[in-house]
Amino acid sequence: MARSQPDDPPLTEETAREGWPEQLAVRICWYYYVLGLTQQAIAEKLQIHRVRVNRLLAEARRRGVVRVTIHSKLADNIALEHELTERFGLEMAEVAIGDTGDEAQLAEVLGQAAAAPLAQLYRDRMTIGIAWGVTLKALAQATEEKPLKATAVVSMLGSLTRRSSVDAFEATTDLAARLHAECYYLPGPIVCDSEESRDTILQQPMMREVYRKTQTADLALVSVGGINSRTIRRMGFVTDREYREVSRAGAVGNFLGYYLDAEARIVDHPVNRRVIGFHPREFLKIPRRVMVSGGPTKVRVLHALLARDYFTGLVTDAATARALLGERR
Amino acid sequence: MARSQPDDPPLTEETAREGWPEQLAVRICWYYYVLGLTQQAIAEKLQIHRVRVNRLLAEARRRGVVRVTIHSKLADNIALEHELTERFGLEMAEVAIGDTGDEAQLAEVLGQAAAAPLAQLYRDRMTIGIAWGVTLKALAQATEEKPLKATAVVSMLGSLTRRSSVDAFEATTDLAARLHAECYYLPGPIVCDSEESRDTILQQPMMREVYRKTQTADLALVSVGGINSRTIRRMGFVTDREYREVSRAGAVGNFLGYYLDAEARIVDHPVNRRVIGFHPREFLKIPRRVMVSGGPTKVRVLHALLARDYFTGLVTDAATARALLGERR
DNA sequence: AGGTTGGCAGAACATTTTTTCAGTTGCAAT
DNA sequence: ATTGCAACTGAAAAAATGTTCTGCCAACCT
Repeated sequence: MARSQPDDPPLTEETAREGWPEQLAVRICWYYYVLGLTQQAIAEKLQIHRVRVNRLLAEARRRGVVRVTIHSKLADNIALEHELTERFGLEMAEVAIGDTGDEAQLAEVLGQAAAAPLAQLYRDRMTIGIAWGVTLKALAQATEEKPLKATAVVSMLGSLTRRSSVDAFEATTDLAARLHAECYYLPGPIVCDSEESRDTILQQPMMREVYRKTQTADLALVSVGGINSRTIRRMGFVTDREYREVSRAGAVGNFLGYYLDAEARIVDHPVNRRVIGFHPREFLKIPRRVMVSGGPTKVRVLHALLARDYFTGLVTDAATARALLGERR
Repeated sequence: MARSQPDDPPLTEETAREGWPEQLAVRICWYYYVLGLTQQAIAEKLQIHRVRVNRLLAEARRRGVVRVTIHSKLADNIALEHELTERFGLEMAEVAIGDTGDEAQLAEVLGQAAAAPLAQLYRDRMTIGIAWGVTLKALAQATEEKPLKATAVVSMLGSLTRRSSVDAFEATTDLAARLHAECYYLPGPIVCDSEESRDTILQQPMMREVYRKTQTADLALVSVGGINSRTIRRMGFVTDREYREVSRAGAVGNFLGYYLDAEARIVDHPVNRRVIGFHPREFLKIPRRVMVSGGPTKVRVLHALLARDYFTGLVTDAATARALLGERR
């Protein structure tokens, strides 16, 4: 609820150290913060120089005699954001509010939360790579219309469904529409039936073109699947047996179609050689990479990826943020 | 220990009221107070106008989202001073630190505490009326040398001892010396043996001269005796019987030699007609009147006098201040 | 529909705060 | 006693903050 500044000095009675006119300083602080007098007025009242008032105020703050607390449940989130950016070297972190604890709603909440800060990153002549998933779909739908020039939105993964590519690329299509951008898809399944067909498909000129386009992306918007996430399995791309095997091999989640272990390595399993998706190695070359994801099942894989600087931005919920930071609760 | 601002708004979830971008405001507060960014920098980061940042900060403070606390035992004293000035319409109040609870030391502590702030009031060509007592003696001794021109220090009471006037006027003499001022005494006992001799003594030309001088005082420094204070009784001016009588008549303390009741009226008793001292009525004509006193026995009479605007300044200890303000502890 | 009102955004201005810098003073070691 | 160091002071400049005023927009009323 209340959050005090993290850089609280070690006030181990440093406050009581000699040689500092605490009496005077406290009086000044009182007049300044409680009564709201100006430093000028205080200086006159106390018959001292204005600058001295200023310096004693600064010193009082430094020593923690004066403390500012922010009284709002929202303050914790901002604190978490700050810790995330520091800890994982991010440019930007957003901890969504309205985290109901209901994982079904989480994707919606995160998408909404991500929309506004991301909108600031969209620019003319930009290529935006995007993955799919309910979270990114929500993100696209929550994005305000922002007409851009010569901008492209490119899907970084193959299609999810067998039937049609419409649903699967919804996020791509939707975002492209809102940014008045060109839209490109990877016209194949996310996971093929065999390594050979994957290679064949990747050889297609159209495929290569889109893939190349993706490599020049300026911004990537991605999400991640927890190991238990059945989104891919449900679609029948991966059998239960394969799933069990890959789990046993140490997989903790799925990123861009690939099953990764706790060190963010691609698990050595045939299923990972049938993926049509942007390779994580390539992904790292994109200058801005924003992950939008949250929930208990995603924590391990998210942590693995974050620890290896996979992202420059993160949008998540408070519980996940705390888990990522290794906090208790 | 910690003191928060008194004008805390009633934050009965006013904070959660609609139509106010709390999310944004809290974020701004965080950046401003915790990270220490400037309003300008925050505005740029958040892509909003600088003025808006400023206004949201102000609003956050107003609503109590942001609170400032002063973390020091000294802060309470400053708070008490402020309440005293407000409650009793004082120009100045000083609550001394170092209140050990030992009443013997209290006079010393108060005298020391009073010295510095009072020193600011001393001016050239000033006439300073002063009473006596251990407190004012301590005050005089704690006063730094400050050479003034054409200044007079005048005793407002008769002498305390029978033997010599040296001790009794110590405060007067001492203060005069430190201010390089002329020194005047009321050359008679504080309480005479009879009403007639009081009148006789007051008729003395020397007496009248000093008394007149006192009437033109610009500043008066006084103390007060609690009803139990035996300073006067010990000296034998007032008999135990008289003391009991005057107590029964409602006296709660002694001010300028006179026994006063809880309404600050001079108790109707012969002993009060034998006093050689400045009359309270005259006293009120002095523009600046500072009371230096404290201790449980003084509270009632102090309160009576303060309630009738007898003083423009007060120096006391924290316990007495709280008692005067009607606080519990 | 047209006016009215209230609230908010932003520009310009005023004030306050902070920093910088140069000089001073007190203190300690020589 | 002298010299060097360090901390402190206040003046001035620079930066930041706070305020006022104007105009816009939207909601509301007639």
